[in-house]
Amino acid sequence: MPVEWQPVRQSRTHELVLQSIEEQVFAGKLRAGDRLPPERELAPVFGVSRSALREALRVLETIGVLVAQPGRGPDAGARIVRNPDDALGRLLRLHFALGSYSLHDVLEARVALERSSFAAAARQAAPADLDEAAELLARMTRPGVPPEEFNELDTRFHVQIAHSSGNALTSTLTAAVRESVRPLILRALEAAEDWAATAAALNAQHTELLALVRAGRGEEAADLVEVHIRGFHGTLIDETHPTDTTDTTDPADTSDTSDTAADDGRAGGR
Amino acid sequence: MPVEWQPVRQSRTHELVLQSIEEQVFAGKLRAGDRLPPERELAPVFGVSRSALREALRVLETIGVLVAQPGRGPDAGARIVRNPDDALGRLLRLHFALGSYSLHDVLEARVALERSSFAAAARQAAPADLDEAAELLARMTRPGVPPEEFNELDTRFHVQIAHSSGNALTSTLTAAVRESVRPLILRALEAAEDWAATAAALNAQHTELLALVRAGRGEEAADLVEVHIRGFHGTLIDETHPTDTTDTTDPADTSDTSDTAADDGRAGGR
DNA sequence: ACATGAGATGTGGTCGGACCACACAAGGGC
DNA sequence: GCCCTTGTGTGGTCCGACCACATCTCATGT
Repeated sequence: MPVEWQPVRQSRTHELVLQSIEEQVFAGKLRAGDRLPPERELAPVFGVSRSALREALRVLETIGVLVAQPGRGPDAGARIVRNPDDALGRLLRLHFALGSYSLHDVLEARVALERSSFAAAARQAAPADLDEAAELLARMTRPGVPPEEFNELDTRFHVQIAHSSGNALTSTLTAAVRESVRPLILRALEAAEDWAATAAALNAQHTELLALVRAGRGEEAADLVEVHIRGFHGTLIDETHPTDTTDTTDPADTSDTSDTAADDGRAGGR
Repeated sequence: MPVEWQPVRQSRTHELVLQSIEEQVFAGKLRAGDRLPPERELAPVFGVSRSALREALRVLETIGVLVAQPGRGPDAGARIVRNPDDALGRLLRLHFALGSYSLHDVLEARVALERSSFAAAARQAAPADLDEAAELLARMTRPGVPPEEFNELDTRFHVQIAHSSGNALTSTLTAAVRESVRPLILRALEAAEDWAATAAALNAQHTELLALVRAGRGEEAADLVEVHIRGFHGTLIDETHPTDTTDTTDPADTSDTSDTAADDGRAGGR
């Protein structure tokens, strides 16, 4: 097998700036809460124009490690933050819409993540966090809840359990993965033949899930949440846009993890 | 409890442009492989300056749904692609460095994802994919492999199994999560007392894992990979930078999933 | 002394225009 | 027909200016 060199594609000053800032983060010299110098000062430090610097900052903002506020005062300027949720959500949402993942992929990922979340929650969740989940469940159980609100509360319930497990990463991943199929789920809820019965059935499982978690019966909770997720996803129709066979992963782009994003096996709907 | 309104912070024309493009994606009007008009044409279409448009495009590029190439010809210009791996990897890497997640969080997430991957791979992996994993394993088993190369091959082995399971999402997540702790793992490998013995022990598990997958014994493979991961992570020292207690999640930022990114429970090492 | 308000200041956000490097396309010279 | 030069279009960069907004400063009035 030949070596297959990849074009390196350097240049792009804003990437160099980005790399430089990232190194500061990895080295621990830039930490959450720190403020960056004003753009007009920072640009000449890097020896680049303000535009190039701004594009680097925009990337960091997209990743959720930076926020910027105009104006004056202690809250103004660019600050390092830790807000991965929105970034991750947007990323998965867009890629799901583009057909990078099939609905089946999402189902399996949800099962894996939430099994872990519920088991961990049963082990070590703080009662206060579970109370919050209970309140979401209560609001979800009210008669006449419209699908849209139910969907919102349902999402928050699952994420809340993940959050209560104390694991910020699975919590974030759960939220993002769930978010990426939110429109599909909403449409499925709205299309339910007997909406009240559907909601009641789902809430019965929710109630039992919460009870199992509270009782510390993690294995049973994990099993039930798997049933819960699989049962519901089964009612969804995979409307993933069928992938064209053209290779959309750009060989000229940096793909250091080699070709893990191949396009086989997911010849979606139709 | 008061309602606690969040500042909406609209404006920012490049976000409006971004939103507009995203809608095209969600509506299926922009698909992988499509080319965008040149920046100089597109900017006036949106009624914004080229800089603002470019910042929107930069965001899309960060997410891995767009690549741009200068020059002229059929490959030039901005194209919609599906390349989530790099984006996800960078995101988790940076956030791990910032302490958004603890090492324990990563451990649990890896266990959850890889249990699922190995079980699914045992169920339905294509032999060719497993052959590739076997080749990685062979290269990993060679005597005298330096830690750095071992780390690289180890990562690719795990990701390859995830890939062979046919699930693009868990594969991507596995790669990204693994990537975020790569430096830590590398340092742990280099610090091993008896490097040859360590490598041999890990490879013994790798070999058995692959055998179990090939034999279709998914449950056993899942159990073993959990042991494998937990055993190795146990040797790592969590050097996550201790989180300062200041609230780094910006309340002025869009956080539609409410407060799932709170900062409790992960007062990291030391 | 204190409150108040108008102006100064500094921040990110935007804009328009210009130029650069590069890769291909087109056409002329051999 | 082939090769080389020139033209053209792309993203990438730079510069300078202005805008909106929040704060700070400080003179003014009570």
